[in-house]
Amino acid sequence: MMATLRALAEPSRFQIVELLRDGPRPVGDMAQRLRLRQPQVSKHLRVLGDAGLVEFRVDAQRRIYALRPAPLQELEVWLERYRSLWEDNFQRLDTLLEELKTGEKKRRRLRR
Amino acid sequence: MMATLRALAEPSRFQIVELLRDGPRPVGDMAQRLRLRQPQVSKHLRVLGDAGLVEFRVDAQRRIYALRPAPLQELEVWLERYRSLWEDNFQRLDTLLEELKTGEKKRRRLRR
DNA sequence: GTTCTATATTCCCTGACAAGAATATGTCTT
DNA sequence: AAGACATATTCTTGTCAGGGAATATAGAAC
Repeated sequence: MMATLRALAEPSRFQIVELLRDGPRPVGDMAQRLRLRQPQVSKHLRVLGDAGLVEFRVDAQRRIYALRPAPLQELEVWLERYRSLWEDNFQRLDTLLEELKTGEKKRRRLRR
Repeated sequence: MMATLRALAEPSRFQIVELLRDGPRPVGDMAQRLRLRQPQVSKHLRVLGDAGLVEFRVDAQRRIYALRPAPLQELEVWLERYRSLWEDNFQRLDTLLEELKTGEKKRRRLRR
């Protein structure tokens, strides 16, 4: 989780991840698209790999990198624990508006 | 988004955010719980504030910090664009298992 | 007023990290 | 075999961020 955040919190690596969202790519392709030098891309991919965010398959002298969903999934799970921070409020607001419209005053059950 | 990630990608700040998930707290309380020195906590709160992740209200000489949901919400929105990476796969896996079980071989439409 | 409490800010120092350049590794083509 | 191509690694350098200690600010209590 920490490794995931640290890896994503760097602009170039973030861009790489965004690129790979559309599908696997070889290193050179990414370097060209992102206007980065090949060694830097390789180094960033190393970090992303250590964080489990990417994996690659070998194709001759090329390495085709692809996104690994697991860490992003973990991130989402973590975020879900915060969801109530806004979702509950929206729900209460919805409820309130509903009550104002229909004029009903009956008791509501609160979640959690 | 970038600011959010950078802010969260630091262990102490991450811990502060986790603490604030349970509700607003003054600075000293956090410092004590996290075994950090007060100045460092203040500095981290500064960064978190700049990223929009926290806000505070003044209570006498204390400042009560609270989490601001907006940036986390944005993070979730960003993550949703990646959801298909695993959700589709699960769906395909489900489909595959279903086919194996029932022995059906009919054609399936592929998403995207 | 002075003192105590709570928090923020400044300064200095060190460690980490990212870019650049050069080089190494490995595979394909001929 | 040699050379071309794709990628990784090493080394160096400069920058920046975080910790520590001291100090500043501001309000409360006396």
